[in-house]
Amino acid sequence: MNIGKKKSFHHGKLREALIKMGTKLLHQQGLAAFSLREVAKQAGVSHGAPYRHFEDKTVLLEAIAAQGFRNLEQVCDMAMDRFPDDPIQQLETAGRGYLDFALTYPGVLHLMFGGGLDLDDAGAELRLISTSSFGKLLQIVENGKEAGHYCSESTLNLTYACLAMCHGLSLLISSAPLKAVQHDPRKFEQLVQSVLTALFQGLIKR
Amino acid sequence: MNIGKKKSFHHGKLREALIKMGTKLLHQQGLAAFSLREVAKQAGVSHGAPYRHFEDKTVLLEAIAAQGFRNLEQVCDMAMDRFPDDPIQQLETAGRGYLDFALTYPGVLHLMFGGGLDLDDAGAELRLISTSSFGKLLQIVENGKEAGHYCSESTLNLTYACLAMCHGLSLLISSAPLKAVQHDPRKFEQLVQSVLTALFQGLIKR
DNA sequence: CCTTGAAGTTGACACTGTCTACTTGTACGC
DNA sequence: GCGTACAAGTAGACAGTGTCAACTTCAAGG
Repeated sequence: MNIGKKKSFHHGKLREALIKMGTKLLHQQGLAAFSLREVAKQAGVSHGAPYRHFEDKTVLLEAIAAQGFRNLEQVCDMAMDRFPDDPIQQLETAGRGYLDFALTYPGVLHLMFGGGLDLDDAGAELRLISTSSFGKLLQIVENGKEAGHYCSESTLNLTYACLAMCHGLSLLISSAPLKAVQHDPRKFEQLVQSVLTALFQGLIKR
Repeated sequence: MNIGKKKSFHHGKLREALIKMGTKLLHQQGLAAFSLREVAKQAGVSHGAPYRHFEDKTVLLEAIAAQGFRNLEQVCDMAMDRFPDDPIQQLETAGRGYLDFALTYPGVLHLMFGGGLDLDDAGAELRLISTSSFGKLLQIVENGKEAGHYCSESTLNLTYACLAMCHGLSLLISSAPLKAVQHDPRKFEQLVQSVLTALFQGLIKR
C-alpha cells in the first residue's frame, strides 16, 4: 500500500541504505576509519539498528564487497555484449572497466582484495558472487582460446595472469607510487596501453 | 656497561621489540585485529609506553611496512648479486622472491599495498625506502633493456608491468580464490611458471 | 650527590563493536 | 474492527580501543 520507495515499517528499507552509506563512508574515510556507528548515524538510525539487518560489522562489509563483485561481473558482461565476436576486444574492455572501477572505488577494491575479509569463510552471498564474477572473466579468456588467439597454457592459468595484471595495476595506480599518474591523462593512457600490450603479448599464441 | 642485548634504561630497546611483536601480531591476527595495547602487552610494557617511541598507531604500522620494503629491496639486491650477467634470471629470481615474501608475510604485504597507509604523507623513512625499493626493481629491468632483451616500451612502464603482475599474483594467491593452490606445490609451481612466462613473453623484444 | 630529562606507568577521556532489555508500530487472525 | 504477535528500531551498558596528561623511575653528567 505504498507508493514508490518506502516499503513497510518505521523507517524504510534500512538494509540498502546502510550498504549505500557504508560504501560512501568507506570511499571517503577508508577502511581503517570505517565505523558501524557512524554508518548508522548517517543513515539516521540509532547505533543498534544495523544489528537487525547485519549480524556483524564484517557482514556489512561483506555485503559492500559483494556489490563490488557484482559490479565487476557486470563489467565483463557488458564487454561480451559489446564485442560478441572479438574476444580480444572483450578482454581489453573488461580490463579497462576493471581499472575504471578500481580507481572510482579504491576503498571497495581494497576491501575486496586487501585481505581484510576472509572470502573462504564469508557468507554464502559473497562466496557465490566472487566465484561467479571470476567465472565471467574465465569465460572471456575461454572465448579467446576457442578463437585460437592464445597460447597453449591452461585457460585457468591464463585467466589468473590477466587478473593478476589488472589487479596489480589497479592497486599500484590507486595507491602511492602512481597516484600522480592518475590525474595526468596522457601518461595514464600511455601506462595502461603499455601494460595491456605487455599482457596481450604474453597471452598471444607464439 | 652492559653485555649483549640490554642497552640502557628500565627496559631495553623497546622500539625494536614493538616492531617485532607488531609484525608477529599482524601476521597472526591480521590488520583489523591489530591493537596497540596488545602489542604493548606482548612486549611486556604498559599501554602508554609505545607513545615514547611512536607518535601514533599508524607510525608503528609505517615502521613495520618500512621493514617490508627493506625486505623487498634485499630480494632485488640478492637477485642481482646472484646473476650479475643475466638480467632475465635477475628478474625471475626477484619475482619469485617477491612472491615468497608475499606468502610468508601476507599481513605485511596488505599493509604495504592494501591502502591502509597513505604512502604520500607518510613519514620520511617509509617514503624513502618505498621509492628506493622500487628503484631496485627499475634497475633490474634497466639491466635487461641495456642487454637488448626487452621491447621498446619505456623502462618505467615495463617496470610497472612487472610489479603489477607480481603484485597481483601475490595478492591473488594470498587471498581467497587461490589459497588452495598455495599448499599444492605442483599446481603452485605450474601457476607461477605460467604467469611468469606470460610476463616475460610480454616484455621480450618482438 | 643532586638535578635533569628520557623512558615507562597510571588513570582518564571519547569512541568503538556488541549484547540485552525495552519500545514502537504494522500486519494478520479472530 | 481489534488485539496480539513479531519484526524493526531505541536506549543503556560493557569491555576494549587510541590517545592524552600527570605522575614516577632511574641512568648519566656536572
